Amino acid sequence: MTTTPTAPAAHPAAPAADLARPDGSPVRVLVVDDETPLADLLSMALRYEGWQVRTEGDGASALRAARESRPDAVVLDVMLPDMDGLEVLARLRRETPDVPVLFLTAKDAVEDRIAGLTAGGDDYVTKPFSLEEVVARLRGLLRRSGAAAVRNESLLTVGDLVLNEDSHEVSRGGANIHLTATEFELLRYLMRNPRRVLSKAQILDRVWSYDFGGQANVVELYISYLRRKIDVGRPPMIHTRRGAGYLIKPGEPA
Amino acid sequence: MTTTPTAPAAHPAAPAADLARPDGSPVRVLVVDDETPLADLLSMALRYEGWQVRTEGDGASALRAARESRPDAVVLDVMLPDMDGLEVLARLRRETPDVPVLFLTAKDAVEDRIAGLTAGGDDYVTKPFSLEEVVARLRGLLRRSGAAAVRNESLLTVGDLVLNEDSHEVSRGGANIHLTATEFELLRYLMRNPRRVLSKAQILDRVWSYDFGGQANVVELYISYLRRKIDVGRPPMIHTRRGAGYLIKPGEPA
DNA sequence: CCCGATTCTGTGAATCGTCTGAGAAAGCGC
DNA sequence: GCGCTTTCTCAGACGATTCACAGAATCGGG
Repeated sequence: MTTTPTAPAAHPAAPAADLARPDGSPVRVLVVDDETPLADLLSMALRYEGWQVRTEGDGASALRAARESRPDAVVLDVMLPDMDGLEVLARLRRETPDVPVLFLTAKDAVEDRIAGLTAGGDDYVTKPFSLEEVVARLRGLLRRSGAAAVRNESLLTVGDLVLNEDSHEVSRGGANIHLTATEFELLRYLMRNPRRVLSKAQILDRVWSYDFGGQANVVELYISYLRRKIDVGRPPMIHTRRGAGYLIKPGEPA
Repeated sequence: MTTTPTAPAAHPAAPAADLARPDGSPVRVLVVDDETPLADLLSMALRYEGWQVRTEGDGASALRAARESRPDAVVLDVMLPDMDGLEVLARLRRETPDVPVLFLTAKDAVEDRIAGLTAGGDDYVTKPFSLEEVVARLRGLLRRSGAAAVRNESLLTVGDLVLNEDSHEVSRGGANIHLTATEFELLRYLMRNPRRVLSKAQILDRVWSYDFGGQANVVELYISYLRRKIDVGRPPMIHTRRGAGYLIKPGEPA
């Protein structure tokens, strides 16, 4: 279906190509979802990471695609028109035993039986998700699968600010800082794009779920929260670019 | 609702490659089960441990596979379409005399027969099992068989908390702590992934049986039990990451 | 230096996630 | 078979989190 070659970079966040295959070629991701708009949204976000994305809309095509293109990771909607997630997974495993899978599932489906889905090294996110979350999870899977090179410890560092994606811990200058889930995702997004202005719209699109319908100034609000927690009484790292957005960079030691 | 394993978060167990063959090559496991979904589930979990897995669906193929690939351990369903467990075992022993075997058996299977099967140092688990349990038993077999090099003495340690996988003993700061079976498995899973956030869904998938159909808040409940036993009146080691999951790490000495 | 536009932040309310007690049911040892 | 243990459901309580709203503060262009 929507096959595409690499198409890294656009304007927003610059995807550090910190994950690549051992031979240096781009990571290949297969997205399987029958909701076209969603699949497009996803593939755009993943391409932006510098990954090569291919999307399919049903289980049968997905399996064919997996056989052909040998992806490094698969993003799989558990609700497909032709077969259910478990079946696709089982068959996928027969094709490509070690490929890590990120499942997309409705929030209330979780109860019934994601069982076994995450048994291996896999993971899942519930709809509606934020792109940040999907990308983060996918990076986690890729990192751990070893399909992709690089073992960066999942630590994000900007100046003396450190964010650990595994333990969800954040510290500045050694001092631990407690963040709520939303604050954490916002900071992670900023830190993945240091010294780069991110508009409120971009932030909203990335950090909040794709179906968020609220006021745009939640972003301002959360920036405010973050500043209180990480910039209080020190050289500030979060900066406002009036009319443009926000950016994070190491605080100049006054 | 109180049950949502929301924000699945982080990653599954870290596959410590702490078991390897003397030459450093990966451990090879043969899984023999005719229920394909179950075999897939198992192989996924075992691969995630860093082991090399091959699956077969009947006794004849299993024997052929054993002859060819000389596995370091075998996971064997005692109910196979073509021959029964005893027969497969006997013939297996003729091929590869020393390979340890982990039997999978229905709960109500006749006790004494199993007893006969496991006479030689083998082990078994009853269906439905939890992945943690299978992995743990298999590790035990591998360690004892000496096929794989031993590293860690089967002691898990996080701070002053020590868990002995062989004796099932747990102590904190030297004081012994009694845990029930479920509490033990949960703690073991946490301790095998220190400083890493594990979502309720992941925990459910790993620690509870694959056919568990209950409420996701059993996880909360058992976390609560564990805390009473290991975190009472000391720097807590089990931490909640709201909206993400739980993690264990050494308690800061206040 | 003034003014409108933009950003910041306090308040408060609704919602969400987690913890825990009580007790039913199932399991186990003797 | 009987009592004790363990597992698990249910539901209430509580605290944390998210977010809207609105007024205050700040900025930058003229």
